[in-house]
Amino acid sequence: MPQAASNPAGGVAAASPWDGVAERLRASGLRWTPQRRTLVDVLREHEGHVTATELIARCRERDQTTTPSTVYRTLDVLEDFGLVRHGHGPGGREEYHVLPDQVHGHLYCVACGATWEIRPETGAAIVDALAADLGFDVDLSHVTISGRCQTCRD
Amino acid sequence: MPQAASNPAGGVAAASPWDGVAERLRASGLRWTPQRRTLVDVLREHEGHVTATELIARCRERDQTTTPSTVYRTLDVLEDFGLVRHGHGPGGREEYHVLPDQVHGHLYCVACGATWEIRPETGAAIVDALAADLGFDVDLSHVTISGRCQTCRD
DNA sequence: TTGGTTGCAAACACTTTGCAGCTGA
DNA sequence: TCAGCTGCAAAGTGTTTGCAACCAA
Repeated sequence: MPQAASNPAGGVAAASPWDGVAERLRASGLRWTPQRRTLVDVLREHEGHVTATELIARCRERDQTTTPSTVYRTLDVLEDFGLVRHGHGPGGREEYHVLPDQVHGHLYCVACGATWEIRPETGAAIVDALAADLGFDVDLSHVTISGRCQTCRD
Repeated sequence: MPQAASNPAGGVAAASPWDGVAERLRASGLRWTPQRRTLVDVLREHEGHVTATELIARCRERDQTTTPSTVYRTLDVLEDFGLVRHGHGPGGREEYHVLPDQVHGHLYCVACGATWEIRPETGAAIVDALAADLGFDVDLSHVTISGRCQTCRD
């Protein structure tokens, strides 16, 4: 998986994994369509985690004609390219999120519904703990842990 | 479902959480029916984690007449009594499991599909790590972490 | 031109709900 | 008896698939 080389200095510091998606698709004999552009636009804004259903809704905001099947199929393609990954969200629904430079898991508060990213160091602690437990090699990107956030636990 | 589970004994002993289910149900004005007995029998054998779908299938093995709605409704009741909890399995499906004395999460190997319980000490480490991170109060019983087991990671 | 894509609709799998009749206590 | 329970069937979700038309390269 080739990383994007550099990024316009502007606001975003890290290189976006989305740089050159169109070219990469074409290089594999795939096509760059308006529908895919819409989805990618939505995804790069989210930079976090979204359910497929939510993605469909967001795409529809931009393009009324968006259909679920296209979104699901495009997500499949993007996952093949390592641009998104799907995990299993708190609602038991498929949840997609941008594959960031730093793979991380998520925390979901059952009380207020908010979501946070698990910090790298904390994620590492979890990975270590489970490696020590059963020699398990955790895929942090698939992890969503539920519970209560600091505000809601009171 | 208005009732909350109140444990008359006040303390949880090491005995099977299923002991006296019938009585506890009746004590709350609920009924002990053949259908519920079937489901409880299946559950106490499983002692781990099962999807609702699998439970329905297992119940059907014992009683051809089992219907999904009854199983789901009974699971709701049992959850109110703290006898099972539902989490979110690797397939994105609702997953129920017997509430053991020691609440624990699960590990799921994406390569071989096997599932393990996270040991209490390891679970505690995870809880601690996340408490330190964002003051997050993890509900371990809802956690299923995927990755590769020791055998499959090679 | 041509094969990857799309949109539609129908199929799917799982779960929930309304309701009339049944049954445990 | 009578409130709780069951089975059925139908509705609801969210996701997948078949297929003819469409369009990026």
